[in-house]
Amino acid sequence: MDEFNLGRQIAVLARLWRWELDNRLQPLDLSQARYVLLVLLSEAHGPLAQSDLADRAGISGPTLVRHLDHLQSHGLIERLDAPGDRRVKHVCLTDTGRRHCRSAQNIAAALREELVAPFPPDMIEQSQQMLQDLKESLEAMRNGNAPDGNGSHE
Amino acid sequence: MDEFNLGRQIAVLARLWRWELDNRLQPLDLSQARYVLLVLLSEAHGPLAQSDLADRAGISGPTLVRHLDHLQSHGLIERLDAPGDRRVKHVCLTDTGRRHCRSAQNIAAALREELVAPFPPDMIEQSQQMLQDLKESLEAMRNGNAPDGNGSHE
DNA sequence: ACCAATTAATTAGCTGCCTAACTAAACCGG
DNA sequence: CCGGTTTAGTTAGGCAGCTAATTAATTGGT
Repeated sequence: MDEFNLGRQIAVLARLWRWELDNRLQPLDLSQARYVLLVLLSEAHGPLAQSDLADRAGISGPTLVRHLDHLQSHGLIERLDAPGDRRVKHVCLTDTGRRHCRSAQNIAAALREELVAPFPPDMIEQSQQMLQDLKESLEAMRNGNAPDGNGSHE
Repeated sequence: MDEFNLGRQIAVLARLWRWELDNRLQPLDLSQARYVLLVLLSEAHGPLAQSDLADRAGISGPTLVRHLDHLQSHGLIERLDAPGDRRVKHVCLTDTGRRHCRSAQNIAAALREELVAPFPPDMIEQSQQMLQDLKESLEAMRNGNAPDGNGSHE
């Protein structure tokens, strides 16, 4: 086994997975990136501010804006002025958006099942836990944590 | 745990990892993407054709060309006409390229160690095996394998 | 020997991600 | 109340990946 890899392995896997899902979502005029946003919106019961949505999706504000522009122009979401704070816009699903979201979820779930079927559930769960922990370590690094040496000299 | 995730989890993790490594490689004027190419070249003892290198890196030809242009203009690699086939160009490291590669490998290895330290080695290995298998499933799909239903009616 | 199909590298142009810079609105301290 | 800082959304521009199309060279069939 590539004793050397991991980082690259994850990168390559992410690209392949995205490629396959993008392909399967194409008939719905969706991509993996836009599909995720629909799911997050449908899971949040009620509208979300854009900044909140970007946070949950783990993407930057500008990236979100482009996806929302697309989704809005295709009638899957709406941007509504939030009452009480004229800076924020609330994003919500239209009926079409909700329908497309459900279809896309089925497609994505089918792919996940296909891929994950060969592995015992506890192995999957263990690996997912590790991925989650890795993610949190990297987020900590990004927010300026030097794990070694002198922490916080102000 | 996100019983729903995996695909997204991997995508987010890949982005975070790349971001961190890119940051640490910045002083060397390298990125994760270009660093990988240097490593592959140094591991192949002798020059590689571009198509071969793209294959090993798991990226497309055009993506490779852009990285090579950059590396070449910074004096880290050379493109030499291959003897016997005037279509192919052989890519090889310069001395500077070899030096930068070694430094970058140390940086990448340090990051990997930091991240992987909290986990028992057999758990890491097991997860890597799973990632490898997932990758192979996706590659099989991409090459037209429909794993369910009626296989090969042609 | 020659024309067709393939292969290597490149160019052009798309998506998705990012940071930096900008605008408008809200918050906050004097 | 008024100016400085922060926050939400956007615009501009860069990197990394991709496919499609182009050009040059090789291979192969007749």
